[in-house]
Amino acid sequence: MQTVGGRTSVEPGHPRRADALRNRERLLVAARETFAEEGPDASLNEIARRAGVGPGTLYRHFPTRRALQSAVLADRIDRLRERADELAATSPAEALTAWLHAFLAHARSDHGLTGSLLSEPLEPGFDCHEIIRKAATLVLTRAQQAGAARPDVSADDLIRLVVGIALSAGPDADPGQAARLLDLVLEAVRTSPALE
Amino acid sequence: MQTVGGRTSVEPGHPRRADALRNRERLLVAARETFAEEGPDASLNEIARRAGVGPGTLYRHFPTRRALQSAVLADRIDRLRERADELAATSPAEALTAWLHAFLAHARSDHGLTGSLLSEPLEPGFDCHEIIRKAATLVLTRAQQAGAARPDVSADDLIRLVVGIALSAGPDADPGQAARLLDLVLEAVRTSPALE
DNA sequence: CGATAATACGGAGAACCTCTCCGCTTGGCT
DNA sequence: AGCCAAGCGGAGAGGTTCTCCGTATTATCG
Repeated sequence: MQTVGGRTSVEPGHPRRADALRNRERLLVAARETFAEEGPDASLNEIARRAGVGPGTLYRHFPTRRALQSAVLADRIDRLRERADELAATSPAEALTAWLHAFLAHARSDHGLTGSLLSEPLEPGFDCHEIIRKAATLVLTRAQQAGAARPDVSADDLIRLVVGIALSAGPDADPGQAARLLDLVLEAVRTSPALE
Repeated sequence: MQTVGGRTSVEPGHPRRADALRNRERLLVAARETFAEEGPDASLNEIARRAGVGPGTLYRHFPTRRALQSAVLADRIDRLRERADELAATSPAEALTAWLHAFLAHARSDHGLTGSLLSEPLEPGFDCHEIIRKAATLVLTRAQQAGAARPDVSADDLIRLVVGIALSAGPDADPGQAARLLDLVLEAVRTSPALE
């Protein structure tokens, strides 16, 4: 635990005044609720209204929609990182399977928030991209070292595949199908590429 | 060739007046261009303007954005159906691979139009869903009968996987990665599920 | 070849959304 | 207490979706 969120430390660039910090938090709460209810295209006006602040305040804290989405996602995704740590206790192969299923469940549950962020280039500098990539890398490299995953697959590949499944089989679709598709993919990931 | 688009036949439900038909065609042309340039979220106003008609006319012909997208996609997708027919001359395994790669290229090229339609439930009644499913089924069942594809995979599964890859590795991303991911998936599709 | 009725057009306009700008308030510091 | 930078909020410009209804056009029939 390193207090990633930074509740105690004073990051540079973050608001210094108490009200600014409070508003930031309110906005995040409102955004989390609203995105959950109405999907990633929810009205930013509405979010500001729910948070009890003006639109200007929202845009000062989060200049773009994606910045807000990313911030909302950041702490949800932090749980996936923790899960990756926990799974280090199990066998590499099981850990890989379990974590990817957890990731899939997450990606499917948030109305495409994860997808709408990750479908665009996995640019560095975005908190949540970094977190996910780190977690995926952790689980994957362990599996690769144990020979439970082919070495020519990257963490990015895995993320893309899972996000793709989550996106194409949206939250309304059959959850069983999504899980089945992931299992199919996992089979390929386990297969050695040498066996042509 | 069965004149699927129905240029000659008079479908019920389609406009009877000459100007209506002409406007419908103009709208489709304008929509095709505009979606290609600006993606699936392009302004419908702009499309109407380009077509030289009022917004009301656009909405009468295509009540929703998706209806317009679906209509635009329909004839593009018809080419994929033709491709499936052509590939019937090659080996079942090759046909499967080649067609899925063609589908992937298509899905990646149209600025997410295919994705934005297919990511939502593959509801019947939508022209383009039907067409794609038919083409995929054609290629897949032949491969399955030849033992070149596991029997527990459905055409829907394949469509979802390809669309997912196209969505998560957007048109800006590395094309090589998308192809590689598809190859990975294809490996799993070829593998017999009995070999647990 | 008109006349008539059904059909389709078009654009004004209501409601909404994103995003900016700037006068005013408030919190932190001395 | 008093100053002043940091932060707030909401009016408003510009764009979008979608509707409604008076007007124009087309097919059809006498």
